[in-house]
Amino acid sequence: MSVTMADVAKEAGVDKATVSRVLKGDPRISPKTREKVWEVIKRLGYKPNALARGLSARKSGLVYIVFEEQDLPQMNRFLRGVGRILAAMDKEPIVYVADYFDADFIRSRSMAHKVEGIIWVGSPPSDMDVPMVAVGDVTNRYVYVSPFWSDIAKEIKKIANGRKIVFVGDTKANSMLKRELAECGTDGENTLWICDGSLPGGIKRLIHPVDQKFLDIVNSDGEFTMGDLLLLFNDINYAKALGGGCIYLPSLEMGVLAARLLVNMLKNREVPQKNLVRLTIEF
Amino acid sequence: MSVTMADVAKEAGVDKATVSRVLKGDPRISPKTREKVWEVIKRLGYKPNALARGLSARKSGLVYIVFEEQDLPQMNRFLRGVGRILAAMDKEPIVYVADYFDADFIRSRSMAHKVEGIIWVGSPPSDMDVPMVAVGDVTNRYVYVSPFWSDIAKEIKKIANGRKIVFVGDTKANSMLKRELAECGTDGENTLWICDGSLPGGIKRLIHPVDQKFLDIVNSDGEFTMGDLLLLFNDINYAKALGGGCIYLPSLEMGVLAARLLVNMLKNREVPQKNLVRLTIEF
DNA sequence: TTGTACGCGTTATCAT
DNA sequence: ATGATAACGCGTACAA
Repeated sequence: MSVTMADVAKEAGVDKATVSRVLKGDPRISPKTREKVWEVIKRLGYKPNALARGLSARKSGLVYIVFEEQDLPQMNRFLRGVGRILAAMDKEPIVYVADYFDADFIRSRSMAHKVEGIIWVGSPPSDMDVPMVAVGDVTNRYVYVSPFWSDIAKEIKKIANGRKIVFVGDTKANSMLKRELAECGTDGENTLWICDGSLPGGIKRLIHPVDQKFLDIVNSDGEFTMGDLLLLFNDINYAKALGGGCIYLPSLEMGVLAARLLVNMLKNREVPQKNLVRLTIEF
Repeated sequence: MSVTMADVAKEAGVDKATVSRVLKGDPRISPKTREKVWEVIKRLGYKPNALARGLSARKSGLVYIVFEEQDLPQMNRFLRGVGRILAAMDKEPIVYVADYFDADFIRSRSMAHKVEGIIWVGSPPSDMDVPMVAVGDVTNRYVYVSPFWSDIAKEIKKIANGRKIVFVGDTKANSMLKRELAECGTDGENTLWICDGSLPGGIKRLIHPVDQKFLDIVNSDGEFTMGDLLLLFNDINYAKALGGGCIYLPSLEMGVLAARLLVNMLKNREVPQKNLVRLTIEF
């Protein structure tokens, strides 16, 4: 059995309540008592029991991070960002990844665990009543963090300068960019949209057997040539190998931002509902 | 305030203890009472408070998943695997990613949260006294899950058949494979080891301006030609683009295995200390 | 088969 | 400035 507050109190010759106050930094405790209590705490290696604390305070200190996307290559970065903030606030991130849960599962468990808030990467169900930050989608029900697609669309249009565009990304990136490119007047017909999930063979750069020119083949249902603008989503090595550009999602920053927003909501501070992050493009 | 066990008991006209027993499926409860209690539970939407339960049972239901690696592209898959098992066992995965914690941080928090076990992807400190499964490294202090490097090394040797090998992976994969290749008699001098973390420019496939032959340039400190065997770690698209092979780590399976081992340890079952998973190679 | 009563480790509300 | 005591919600030995 580990050291409890009662053990510390007895050893220090004070009441449990006093130990609790010392721990919270209550200013009404005499310096002498405070010092004594801290000494005992350290000597005994006492760690407050988070469960008991949660039960008493009606706060678990737990935050859910839900990943709905099947494949998010930048998950580590996002989690690093989230973790930095949460760790500083003494909150614990509980991570759920798509495919072994549904919305009801999350709802049920989050209630059982008295979760304080949820960061939901994807499209959260609209009837959750815990503090929620949605990441990736634009929604008017929750505070959200989303890439600034229209901004990058304009930049792409400028770079393409009339050339055919070949874009390889996930389902969401493709559809968002498609919409925004149309919005700023780029002909969708002139663009080839490829879902990297549907690329079992990948893109290969081959040399033509007859005229010795480069030929890029895309999974046998599309074809493009060296003159086209090839853009890949979030995969810099692959992009460089193919001589294309990389649209880069600032995942770590998004994690930091999402966690900050949530923490502020938990403190009952006002937070902006719309939060757009800038995408960058790199060749 | 949410519905508690006392609410259910009062509504059903029984004692809290009876509700508790119904919840655990205690066979000594009369079918009639059982039915009545379940009806009320559902009607009121009662969810047991996991904190109170944990406090009473001295079990939090929390498991830490620690990722020490700075960049693990297969993290989603691993977590999916872990999650499948843990969810079925009513355990919650708390995820920590390197760079905002150290071993003491983990130790301290895990004590506070009465964590039941830890899955540590990397090299866990040797003095943790919670049930632990180490993933990736071979260690004799803990139960571990690790890739079967020597196996794949033999396969690579056979495929290379004397050719020069160029291997692009992370620090650990490189060093493990290097050792195993040496073990089975392949000349290390003849292999080029590249860390993908140190590949800001990536690998590009260029055509030589004079003789029109392919030339692959690696980050300006190494060079290889089409005759070499190019192998990439865990990056199938990139590998296909470069015409190389991909050494594939079965991340999801490793997650499942690690979680299974941990769960069995928590049930005080005997588990094997060494657990090797097979790597595959794909062109 | 079911109820009573206490313990789990904190925090919060009164007292003193 | 500090102590005593009552919650917090659940599990469980002990009674009945």
